[in-house]
Amino acid sequence: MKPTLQDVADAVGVSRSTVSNAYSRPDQLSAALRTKILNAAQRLGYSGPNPTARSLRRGVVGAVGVLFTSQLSYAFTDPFAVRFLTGVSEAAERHGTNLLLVALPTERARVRAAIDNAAVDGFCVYCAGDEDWALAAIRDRGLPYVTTAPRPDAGPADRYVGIDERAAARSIADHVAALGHRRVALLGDTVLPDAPCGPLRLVGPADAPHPTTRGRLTGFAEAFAAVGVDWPAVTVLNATGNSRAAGAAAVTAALAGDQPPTAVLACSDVLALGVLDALAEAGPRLAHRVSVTGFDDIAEAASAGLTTVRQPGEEKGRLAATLLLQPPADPADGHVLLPTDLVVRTSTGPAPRS
Amino acid sequence: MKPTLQDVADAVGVSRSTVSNAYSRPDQLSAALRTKILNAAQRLGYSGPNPTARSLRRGVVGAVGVLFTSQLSYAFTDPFAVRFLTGVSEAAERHGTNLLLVALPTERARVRAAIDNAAVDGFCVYCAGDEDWALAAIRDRGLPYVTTAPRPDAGPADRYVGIDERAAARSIADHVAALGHRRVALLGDTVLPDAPCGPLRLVGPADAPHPTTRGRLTGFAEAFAAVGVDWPAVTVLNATGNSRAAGAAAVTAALAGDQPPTAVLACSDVLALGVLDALAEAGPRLAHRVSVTGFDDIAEAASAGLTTVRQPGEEKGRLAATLLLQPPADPADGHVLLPTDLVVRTSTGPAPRS
DNA sequence: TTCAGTTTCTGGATCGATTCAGAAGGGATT
DNA sequence: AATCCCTTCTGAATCGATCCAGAAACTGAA
Repeated sequence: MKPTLQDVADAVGVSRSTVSNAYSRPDQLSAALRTKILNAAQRLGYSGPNPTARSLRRGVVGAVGVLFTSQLSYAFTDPFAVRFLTGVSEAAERHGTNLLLVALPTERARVRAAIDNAAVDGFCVYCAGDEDWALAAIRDRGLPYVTTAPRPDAGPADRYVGIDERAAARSIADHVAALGHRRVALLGDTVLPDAPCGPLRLVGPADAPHPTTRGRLTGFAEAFAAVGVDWPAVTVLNATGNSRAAGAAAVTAALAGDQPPTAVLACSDVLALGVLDALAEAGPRLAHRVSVTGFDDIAEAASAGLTTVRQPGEEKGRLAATLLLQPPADPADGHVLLPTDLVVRTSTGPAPRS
Repeated sequence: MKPTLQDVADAVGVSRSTVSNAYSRPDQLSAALRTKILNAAQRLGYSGPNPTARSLRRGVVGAVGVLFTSQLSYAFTDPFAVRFLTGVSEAAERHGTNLLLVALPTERARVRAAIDNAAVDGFCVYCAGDEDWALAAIRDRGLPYVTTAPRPDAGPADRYVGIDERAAARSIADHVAALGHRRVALLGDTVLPDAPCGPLRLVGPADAPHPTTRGRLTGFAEAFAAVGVDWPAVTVLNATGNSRAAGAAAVTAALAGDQPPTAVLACSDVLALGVLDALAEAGPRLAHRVSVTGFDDIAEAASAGLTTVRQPGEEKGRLAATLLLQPPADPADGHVLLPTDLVVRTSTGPAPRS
């Protein structure tokens, strides 16, 4: 068996406490004894205090959980999620804290277990809309957490770092509207739960249960309403997943119709790239004639010439982790809305004259 | 304070053991008592056994560490690393195991501490060439580990899942050689430690300390030697980092010379994309006239038309985690070399007639 | 020399669970 | 009624450290 503190203590002929101090409080013993202990430890093959035992006794784990909804493997396919994670890891690194990746199980029953079994001091919750049960479990465990969006059920002590989804969406839709587009389609991932791929009837953008999607659709709607295009006149397209393929699939039928939209506004860059794929596929009749916008400004957006809204992904992660690891004195500072930028590229252009 | 097992036991009037069993061995008590206990727990706000205490007692943590060299934030910028991580997370998920991301500190002294403090049952080590100290620490801790490349100091019990770097590199270099290219440049990240950006003198490919780079350069060299282009005739370019920008920077001077290479073979797709950037920048004299190859086949490679060698990233991660979590009975099965494929796209073409 | 003040080290309590041998009670069997 | 076997529950030991009050030894000043 691996040696323990006690074994080292016995070998040197000192007490367990002293060996412990040799590792975690060098000022509590003489330098000579300390090196003697460290040498003995080396000789015995003792590799330092057991992290688990230390955590138990100290009451602190030294790790933060990053909670991603759905499969972890899925999270990594979303470039924006990766950027968020990058930021979190940077901040955690600075704090000497480890990162525990936690995937939110799809079955409700296992959510609580997943949260309860994670050995962490707190959670960064990457919001995707279906994290309510997880948040309840985190709260029940009494752990601190930070979300990536303000939440309706948030108390004043809840911390988050997000963006103004509505305003950001509105800014890009304003741009599209200013280009003269009036026959437009809005594309989102899982706009309604279990909805099929393709066109969808929504009474209003507020129908979308997912807060991020709702915020963005609302912003889009406002911009078009302002130029006289009311809600019933805009098409809502539902993608069954946040992927290029899903985006392409959702838009294909609409493009094939005899009254295709002149602009498609997607709720994410990945979906928008899918729209571009579908356009390329559809042939010269439409390619480069339908304006397309995304959201997030992921790396591929630039090379694809996609007009989009940039939100600072790494910064979001960095701030979330920092908010978690060193909570601001004033709770009001725990609510952060980051700025966004409209990035106009080549995927948007004037609406064709009808 | 949060209630403990004991508090719940006291509330119900049973022993601590019974409450413990209610959670982890339901068959050890009557269903009635169990629900009574669970109800009491709920009422008291007890959210299940403390994961740390459980780990300590059980001697098992329920998490695997994924060790990335350099900054974690850096790891995420490498699409291939992300794919590897995706695979690892898939396998871990299936095993109900958590993932602890560990960044290898740059200072040697802190490497051991980082390893020793990680509460994990084993490590997946994403090899980048500078992980020797970390591996030593892992071995000293007596933890199992899997690497992503065979290692020179490996014992028969060491597990790894890699590719035949040399053969894979040779396959793509053969392709370039067959196209008639004779004035070629090889581009790698940190070919020699602390080497400056740009051309480098190497006695031979074996001089590169980083095993992956060494393997690839060796394969490249073999292919060209086979067509009469011996080592001194090939240019080696050093990039100071595995990024597009570093790749572009490393190749720029060489392209500007009066005898630019007709083909550049990079050790990674990211570097190769940088070369394409540099070519685009260099103007029409060279663009589309210099052949470029990458390595890995990341997502961007396809859209950039980059000829490259595909290696199965997710599969690598999945296998690495599986090898760690359920070691094969026969140690020989712990050594896996995955197949690679030459993917020819538009970035390579016949050498211009001189 | 004595006493206060440091520095250095020790012992025991504790963190919150799991585990296992065994006690207690209830049936069924003979 | 005695025996044996289950099922259900308990108690004490244990995992491997940290922490704190206090003992022991040493230092310097009066």
